Amino acid sequence: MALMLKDVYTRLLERGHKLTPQRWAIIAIFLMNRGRHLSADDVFAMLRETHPSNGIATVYRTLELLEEIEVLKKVDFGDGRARYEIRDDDSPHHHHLVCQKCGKITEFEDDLLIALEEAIHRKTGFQITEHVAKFYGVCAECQQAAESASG
Amino acid sequence: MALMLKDVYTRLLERGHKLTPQRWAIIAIFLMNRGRHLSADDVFAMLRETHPSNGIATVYRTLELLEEIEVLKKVDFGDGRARYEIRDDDSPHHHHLVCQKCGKITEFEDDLLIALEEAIHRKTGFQITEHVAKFYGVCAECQQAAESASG
DNA sequence: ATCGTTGCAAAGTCTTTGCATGAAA
DNA sequence: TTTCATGCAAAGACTTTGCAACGAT
Repeated sequence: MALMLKDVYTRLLERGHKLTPQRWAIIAIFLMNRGRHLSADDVFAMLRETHPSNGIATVYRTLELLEEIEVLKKVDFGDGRARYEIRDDDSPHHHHLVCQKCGKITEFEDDLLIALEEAIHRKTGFQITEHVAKFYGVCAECQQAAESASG
Repeated sequence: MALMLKDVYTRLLERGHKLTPQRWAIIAIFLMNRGRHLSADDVFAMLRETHPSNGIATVYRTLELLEEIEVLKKVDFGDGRARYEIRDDDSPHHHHLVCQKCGKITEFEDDLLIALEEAIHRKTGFQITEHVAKFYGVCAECQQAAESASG
């Protein structure tokens, strides 16, 4: 099931947190931007459009909270800032394809790494909790753009 | 072939760089710590033992330079600081296993991700240049320590 | 003698924190 | 009314940069 506002509300209350307008707004931003990977500053900029008085500290604190209650997942694409995506049961296992030309991030579903996890555990005894796989390169659109530009 | 001081020296001169004592010392630190993943601060601390007057800025600049000439590879384990490892032809393709208890980083050689790269390219058209895979969990030693501690 | 390199300190970026005010429950 | 959340500004962590002095070639 896709994550909805009601679910987030429930999780907040369960753990004794309050649903403030600021949190409401930040959650809404993520729900309206499914599939995107927003940095604190992205969220802050979007938030400012409707809540101009909101501070960046609240954004950071809210992102941390939403990660804690497993609404968001923190991802790191090595660009020096943390990004967040919705933790949605609909797309449980995916890797990220990062286009080095346009910066677009695509998701790719696959379970091949589970086999790899098993191999690692068998060979090394390492007990894996989580894995992260990222692929860097050029997306199909940017390749086409480059081709038509060069002739 | 394992990377040696001579190779680094050659690459430096080829591109018009100088081999200063500071650079020499930093390269030596990496050559003497093959398999480790050192942060700028790690290097700085080790460097201070022999070169107390050396500044951290030089460390950062040298790491950047060594990455440029493909002697080092920058890796990011999500702990808020960049780490560097030797780019050695001897262990070309490996993933990192990060122990969440003791912080130890182990390398694991495997080519399974190349198959995955091909699948991604076939399905999405994405042209992959590089991939990064990291596995987080608990290493065998920490598991044993936990077992013997609890009973 | 040149021209790249160093060390220092200042600045930059992202993120966290202290504290008094404010507001959800 | 209680308790948690907010906004602001200051501080923190890591990294980069400007600049004058320095040193490898």
